[in-house]
Amino acid sequence: MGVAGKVIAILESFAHVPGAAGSRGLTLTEICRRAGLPLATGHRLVGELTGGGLLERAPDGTYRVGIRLWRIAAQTPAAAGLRELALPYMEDLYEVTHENVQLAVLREDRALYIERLRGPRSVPIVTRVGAELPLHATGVGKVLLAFADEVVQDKVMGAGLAAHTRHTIVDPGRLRAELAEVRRQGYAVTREEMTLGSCSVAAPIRDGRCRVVAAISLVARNSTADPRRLAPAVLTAARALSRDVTASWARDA
Amino acid sequence: MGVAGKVIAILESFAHVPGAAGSRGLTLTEICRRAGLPLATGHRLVGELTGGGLLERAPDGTYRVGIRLWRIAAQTPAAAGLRELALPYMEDLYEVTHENVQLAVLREDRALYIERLRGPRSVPIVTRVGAELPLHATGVGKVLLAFADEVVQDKVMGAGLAAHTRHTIVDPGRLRAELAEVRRQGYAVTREEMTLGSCSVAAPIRDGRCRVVAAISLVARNSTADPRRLAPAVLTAARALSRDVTASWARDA
DNA sequence: CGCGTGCCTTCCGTTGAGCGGAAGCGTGCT
DNA sequence: AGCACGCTTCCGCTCAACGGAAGGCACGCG
Repeated sequence: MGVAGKVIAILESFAHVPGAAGSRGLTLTEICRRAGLPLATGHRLVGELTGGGLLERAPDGTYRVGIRLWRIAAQTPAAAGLRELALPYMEDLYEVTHENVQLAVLREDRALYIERLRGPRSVPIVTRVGAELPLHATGVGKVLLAFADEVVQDKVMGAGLAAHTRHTIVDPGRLRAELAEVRRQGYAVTREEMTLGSCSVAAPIRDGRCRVVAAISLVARNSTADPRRLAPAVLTAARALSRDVTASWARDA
Repeated sequence: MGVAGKVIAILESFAHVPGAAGSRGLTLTEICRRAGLPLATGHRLVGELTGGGLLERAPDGTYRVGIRLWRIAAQTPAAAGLRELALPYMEDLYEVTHENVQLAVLREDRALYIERLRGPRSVPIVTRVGAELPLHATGVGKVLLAFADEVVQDKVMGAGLAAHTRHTIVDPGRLRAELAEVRRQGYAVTREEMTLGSCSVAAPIRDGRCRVVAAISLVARNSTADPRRLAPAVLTAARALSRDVTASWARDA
């Protein structure tokens, strides 16, 4: 493994930092443990990355991702482009419902969240921008999975369906039936399958060739919300956004 | 310059990619030009970064920032933490006004935009998330500059005030008077100083020690909006967010 | 106080990873 | 065909990278 690979490993060590928006940094020892590097090597490279601004060191000695890396990454077309298109529609949904609004894309066998809007009174949810959650237990995940090709579906079923709550669907047969229902009715519903107390409704975002490229969802309090009442709003926003995606990506091609 | 430094230079070459949300990638030749690297060296390292997922190569052969880098950077506390806190307040402002809502922080002598909400009917604005704009010509910039220490102020004045439109304040004396007015009234106004057709109102976000740590603004159509009517809403959101910032950062300390 | 633990920080002889000029390839244009 | 552009590959040379070991610092405990 060369230096570039080691730099990548170091940066990747920050990809899964627990805590509210990564507010807790990582010690040099922890970075090296995660990246699989000897301490002296890690110290050397982390020092360079810090000197270059990609990492920053807090007063408590821990390292965090630096603002310069964030600036670079803000130019990611994969995230920023779709986010840019989706934001007004998400704002509409938020304004109408005041529930959490989320946007996710399929990445390998996980749902990658690329945007999230929430208000002060919204039900607390576990997702953070940049987080990846299981496909089988989340609204957006079910949508992405339902319209994914069979390789992905087989992979998810074959890997075992982890129970996140007692309501999580863990039987592959039952999940397949659920996915068929998603395809039939055009949206997905989850009820406390990912987080107790939360339910969600999600709908697919399509491109000009009707491929599902993302999913948008509302996440609400299970005790007060009726997913079926939220579905029309989600579907409406999804359709409008799909038209925008189609137009925008046709312009880009 | 070692490998890590070269990797940093390569990543930095993506920091200023023109076009809507960086949708246009960079050729290997352009990357090497920007990073100051020989083609073969650049090719080698870009290949590794692409193999590691930090960069991605589009079908047209150009390179873009990859989703994995975006995921890592989404954990940046500098951006994500404040953004997370500010988002509900920005949503409130958007909901009330349906104008562009922006959040920026002072970075050296520029305003760095860390979040932006806009709707379909909002006036088109030039800022992108991750972009840096001049302090003297933007609402958030004036706020950040008004409350910055004198070193920053002197630096900005000394560097010359570029005219972005015919309304831009380019006279240091006049800008200093304007900044004094910002401090006196607690918010800043711009009228077509950055972009013809747009005006903005911005207010400071403060931490528990009353230091200004960010600025929040509305950007509206100059022909239809009255900045002074927008000011109370911006100030109200800024005050509420400041309280939240104070509480959250005290909890973190 | 001494000791142990955790988390660094520094050092430096060795060597193989990194280097990049040059040659070659592919594409598009005139 | 020739040219320009943007790569892509090759390979002998060399110095940047390596990382175990030693040492430093802060903290907690007996």
